[in-house]
Amino acid sequence: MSSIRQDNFIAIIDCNNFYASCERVFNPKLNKKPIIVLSNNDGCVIARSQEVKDLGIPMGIPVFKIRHLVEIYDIQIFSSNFSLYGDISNRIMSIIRSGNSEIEVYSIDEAFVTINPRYTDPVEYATKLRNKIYQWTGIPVSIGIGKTKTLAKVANHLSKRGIGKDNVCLIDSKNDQNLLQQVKVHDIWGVGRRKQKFLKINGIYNAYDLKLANPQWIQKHMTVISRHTVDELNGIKKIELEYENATKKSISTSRSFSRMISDITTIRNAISSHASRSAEKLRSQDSFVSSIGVYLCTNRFRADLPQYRRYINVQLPIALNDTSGIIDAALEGLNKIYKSGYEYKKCGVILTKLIQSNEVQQSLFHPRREKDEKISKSIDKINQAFGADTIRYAVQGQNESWSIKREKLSPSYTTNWNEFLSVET
DNA sequence: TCTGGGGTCCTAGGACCC
DNA sequence: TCTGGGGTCCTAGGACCC
Repeated sequence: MSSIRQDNFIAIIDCNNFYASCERVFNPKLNKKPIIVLSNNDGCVIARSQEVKDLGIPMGIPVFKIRHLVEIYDIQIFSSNFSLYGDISNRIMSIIRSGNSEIEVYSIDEAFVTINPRYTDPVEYATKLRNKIYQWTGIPVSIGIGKTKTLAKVANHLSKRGIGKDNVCLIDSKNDQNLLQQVKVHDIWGVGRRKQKFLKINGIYNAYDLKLANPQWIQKHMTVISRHTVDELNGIKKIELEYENATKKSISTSRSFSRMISDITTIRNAISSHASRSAEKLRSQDSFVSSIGVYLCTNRFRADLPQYRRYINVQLPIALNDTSGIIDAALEGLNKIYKSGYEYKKCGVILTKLIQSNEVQQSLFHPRREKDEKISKSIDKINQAFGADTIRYAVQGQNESWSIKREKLSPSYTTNWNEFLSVET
């Protein structure tokens, strides 16, 4: 069995320009027009349609730096609408899952599958899947296929450059030299800026060079992860698919403020809200937390202002999952790191050392907070039924002067009853 | 004026112990 | 003044991903 599996092909299905494509699905007037989608606070470009990529506008650039291009090319701008993107993503994942049980949802717009051997022609399987996803959702996808996740990712990269056919590209032992030589090391999954630099210094420029590199040498001078990359380029599986419903090992919630904030009262509101949201996420995967991190930082782009950033971990005597206990611990951390006299731009809460509820130990000195746990669960139910933050804690504050700007939001076509498309005749 | 958010994994180095 | 060495455990921070 395992020897058969070792030999199966892996595919990655990757949505093209996903957020921009989602905006187009319900607004066909946007077809062929340049589109960008912005981060929270309408700050940075986090998604671009092909037209925008062709203009050379990079990922992550702050929108104020490209105002002139927006004018000239009539670029359509959207605030990010994650409830819409999440809903379309779920539909696409269901389509993939219906034909293949071994699926890893890798991100909102990507999934790996182990191609079932009953599909004797992987390219044909992938082409049919791609067409089906487009017909059923309107989202175009590209599919890369290889013996390992890394090779599938490389093939996917090539498919977006028009190599292969119909946005499907397969790498196997017959064509890999030719294809890998066309891929720069920086375009390999797991090779970032720093590793790229090291590899180039050592004469390794493309994916084929890296395939031929000595794995022991790579591990000694880089990391074990990089060694796995070399093995995977050679068709040896080192990175397994992670199947559904893996519980998270850390949970974080953070936001930049829409303006600079100095007073601790407002920051306490923000930290309490992040702690509360983190606690909800924690309960939704049935976990408890035993260490709570809090951080606070000034605007690193404002060289003219004094800078300050700090992170602190608060160890809990007993694992918790109730909102009030988690807020209390987060505020305790905040008190230790807050310094007056700075203009703050961002803060956040990170829950680490998570354990599953059935592993929580009883303690004589710190009895479980069963009453608080029950209250939190009741609040979750109410908020799920009537909308987020229907019930919230007083310390989260009333006015959200610190919270985000979303001035270019598209309607929630699929998830909000009030915003369904209506057809006028 | 205006610069995202949420993850995973690895490693160097400190703390501590014998 | 001189001032071991090896092991484990933990954590902050970096690199990378989407």
